[in-house]
Amino acid sequence: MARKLSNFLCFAVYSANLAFGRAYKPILDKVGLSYTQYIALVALAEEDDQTVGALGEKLFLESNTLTPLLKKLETTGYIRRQRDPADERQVRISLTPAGRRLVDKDLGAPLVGAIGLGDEFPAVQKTVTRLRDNLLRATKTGSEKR
Amino acid sequence: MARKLSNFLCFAVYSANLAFGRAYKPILDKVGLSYTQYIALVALAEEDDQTVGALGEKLFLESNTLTPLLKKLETTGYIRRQRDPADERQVRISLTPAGRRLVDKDLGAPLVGAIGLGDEFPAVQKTVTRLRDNLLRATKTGSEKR
DNA sequence: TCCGATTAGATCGGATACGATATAACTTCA
DNA sequence: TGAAGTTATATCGTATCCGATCTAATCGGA
Repeated sequence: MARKLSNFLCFAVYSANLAFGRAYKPILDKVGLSYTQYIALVALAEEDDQTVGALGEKLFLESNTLTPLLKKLETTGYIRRQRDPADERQVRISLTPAGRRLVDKDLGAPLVGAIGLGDEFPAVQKTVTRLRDNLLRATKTGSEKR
Repeated sequence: MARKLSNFLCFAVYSANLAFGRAYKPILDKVGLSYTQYIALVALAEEDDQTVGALGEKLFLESNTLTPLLKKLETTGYIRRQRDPADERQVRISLTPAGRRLVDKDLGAPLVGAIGLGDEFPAVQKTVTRLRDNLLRATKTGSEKR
């Protein structure tokens, strides 16, 4: 007999991610953002004027995902994209005042209660992060380019 | 100053989900499956001959996502889709012998070590599941149809 | 200095997610 | 029984992800 789906940690994480997206959706719809776009804004608020590559390292994404997403954020008016004059290959991303204001609103705050973890919250956050880093490290080794 | 990205539980879950997908990718590429397709197969192995709707409840997905995915799994030869004669609206999904064999291989087993949680594994799995259920419940109330 | 190698983004095609809507099959009840 | 309502699945458009590839800019060494 095969293992049960409910015993798969990967499924727990997969479905929890779906759940987060759905919980954020009604909040983000009001400001015209998708879930991923919001996460990118938070990363930009933490450090402004980043290159696409640096932002991608923080988000674990690459230009194939980020470029279209950032273009939409630029159209929406939350960020600016400009080529770095010192190295024209790079594109630097900065928050507009509107983008900064939006992140400062801390739109996710109302969800903390819904998550319902209480004191465990920081511990869970740390553990899931550790799990992610372990997985990424294990995936990376064995497929190195350099 | 805005909160740091690293303190967002939603980002931990989001990026851990990406990490799982990448860790599974080299394994699943060998058998011609995507990550989501594999998860669907595991759900089917747990209970065969389910309707699309029942499978969707387990996976927290609906027909708009499942129908195309299941059609691909059928083409690949891991499942069969057939209208229920008793109620032609329903489509019942069953594993083919090849699909059953594939799930029985427990392809995710080699990753348990890479996850690196040791004894914590079951506790983390439970906590993330609880967090998901809390979020879904909170999202659902306030947008009920009936 | 100049040409090959490297680097940063961008583009493209395939596979999810998801809201909105369509369609066909069942149910209900006047 | 037959029209209205409901249900199960399918289709469509938009937004991620990701591998593969392209292009333009920079770097490095003979």
